Amino acid sequence: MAYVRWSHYFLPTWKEEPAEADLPSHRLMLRAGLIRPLAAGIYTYLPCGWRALRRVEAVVREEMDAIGGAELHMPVVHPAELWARTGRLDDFGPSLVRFEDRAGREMLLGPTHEEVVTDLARREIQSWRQLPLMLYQIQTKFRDEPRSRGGLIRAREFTMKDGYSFHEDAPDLDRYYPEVYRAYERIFRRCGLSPVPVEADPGLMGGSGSHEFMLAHDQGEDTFVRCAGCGYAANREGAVAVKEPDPDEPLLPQEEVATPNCYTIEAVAAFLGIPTRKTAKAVFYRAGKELVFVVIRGDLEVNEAKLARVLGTTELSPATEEDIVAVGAVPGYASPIGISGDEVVVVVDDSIPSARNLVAGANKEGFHLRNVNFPRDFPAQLVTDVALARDGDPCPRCGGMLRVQHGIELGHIFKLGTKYSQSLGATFLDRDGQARPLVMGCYGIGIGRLLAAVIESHHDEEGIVWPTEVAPFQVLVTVLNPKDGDQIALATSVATHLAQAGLEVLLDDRERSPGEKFHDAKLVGIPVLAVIGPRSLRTGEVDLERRRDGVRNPTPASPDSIERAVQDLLRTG
RNA sequence: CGGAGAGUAGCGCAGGUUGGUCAGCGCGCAUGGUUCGGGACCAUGAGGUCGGCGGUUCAAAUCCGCCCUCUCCGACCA
Repeated sequence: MAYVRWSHYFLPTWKEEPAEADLPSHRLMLRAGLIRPLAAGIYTYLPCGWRALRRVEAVVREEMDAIGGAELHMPVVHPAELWARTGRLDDFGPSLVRFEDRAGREMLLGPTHEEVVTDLARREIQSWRQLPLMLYQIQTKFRDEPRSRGGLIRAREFTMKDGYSFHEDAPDLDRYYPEVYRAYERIFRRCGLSPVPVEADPGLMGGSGSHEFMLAHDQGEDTFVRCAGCGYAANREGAVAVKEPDPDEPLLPQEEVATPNCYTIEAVAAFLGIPTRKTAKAVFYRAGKELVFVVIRGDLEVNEAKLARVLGTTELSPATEEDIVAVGAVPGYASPIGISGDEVVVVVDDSIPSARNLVAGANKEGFHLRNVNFPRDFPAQLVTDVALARDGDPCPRCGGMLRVQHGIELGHIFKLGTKYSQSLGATFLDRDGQARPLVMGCYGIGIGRLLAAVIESHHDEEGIVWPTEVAPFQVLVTVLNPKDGDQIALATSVATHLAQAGLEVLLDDRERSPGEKFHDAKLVGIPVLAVIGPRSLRTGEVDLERRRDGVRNPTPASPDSIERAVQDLLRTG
């Protein structure tokens, strides 16, 4: 293996901060010459960025192979008809890029590959003897996200490792799923990351069990809750929090009270001098044709994901004023008491039944009702938990305190069950000769996002600090004056020797001032820097510097001692 | 899709309100020279349809209209 000469490589660095980047990983990937934007959420990987990406891929491949995965490669372009059969053509909505081929066939750019892999399994898997099976790929996906941001953290075109396992029955999936879980933990640890595994909402993917691996990060695109006490962690969409009931008190008779200009819960509570949790808040949504009237304790917020799930819908949007008026409610003073219409569904959050003598709207401009109680005063079609867990709420497992955190979703694993195999007719014959649908799991990791997350977690003021395992090169050999024949001779012999020892070596032989080369070295973040300058020729020593902590060791300039010292630094750095 | 902001040389920006020596600055780039252990210096030089289209005007980077693109916040998101 040969070393790479920077003067003949393509590693363009930027001295100045790009104006258009906010996240450290995004800024550094641009500055350190790893990526360049082509359009919103669409990036070119430059050679050094591509090398780093391949290092991450190598880790993922090793761990996937270790749990019996077989790598394959599926198409980017899918026939829309296949997606129509699972119903996801509509479910995915506008983030699915669709087009017609020249024959007028509807096609799309694959945002994920459940349909394609299940179709493959349908054709090829006939017998229980072929199971279990784990197939995976590392491949480009495209999702026309309404909002791409943060560089590779949330791109529209992105590289993903997606794996799919096939099983005879649910118990076999249950047995295998933890193996994938542990493989994921190993992958992230090798990349220098410690994401929190959280219980997740399977969402559009369907299925019964699901975990997301969330890297805690203030600017993360996702939100989850975690209990410091017992380790309970869940995606915010699925998180459950304990709602402490009010002390029991006798139910008082309803009475009307004037509350002029009180259009919000806060205003009503302040006006009447009561805490917000002694009010009932009315929130309206439209779900297709139906109007949904949610009643929830005034201090809580509606969790729209939970609501959509209990309603069994994917189309949930806030209702308009006209919608609200149409069912006999008064915006700002809406009440569950006295509304009407066949197409209204009243959903009562489970915070309401245990609450006593609440203040609710009177469906009359300027008035509220005191002492409203459920179910005494109004009916509901559904009573269930639709509240958003809050920071500081009690943990459902141990009663400790939940913390809300932002995070970057690095991976997501699902027990899909038979959702896709059933809709696509992917069956096999079991030991008794019975046709049964394949039981599936699916497992994703955003590779580009993972790379960005590595940088997000491993950088300092001056640049990237690559963990050795995913560094694009392990050693940077910098020749301070490449025009000096003795320096370049020493440097090339060191670089050659290190490369022959199996290390990936970048030789900075550019004719630049030393300061500039040192700064670029920090920026690009290769774990070990070997400096060869006039001093080396004088003293017979090469300076080895570890990027992580700046520790410098003068090392005798013989190739063997340098290799030993470099290996030492890599092991500890 | 809603809110906010931005598009002037490869990058970072000034100029714009008051239309007219207004095509500018720093970095970078090219050439020559001096430097060479933590973003050196001198000299010379190249590089821009001022995002696009249309309008107002004797005259538009500057004023008006429409459109495009990008960024951030929100909605959304395997």
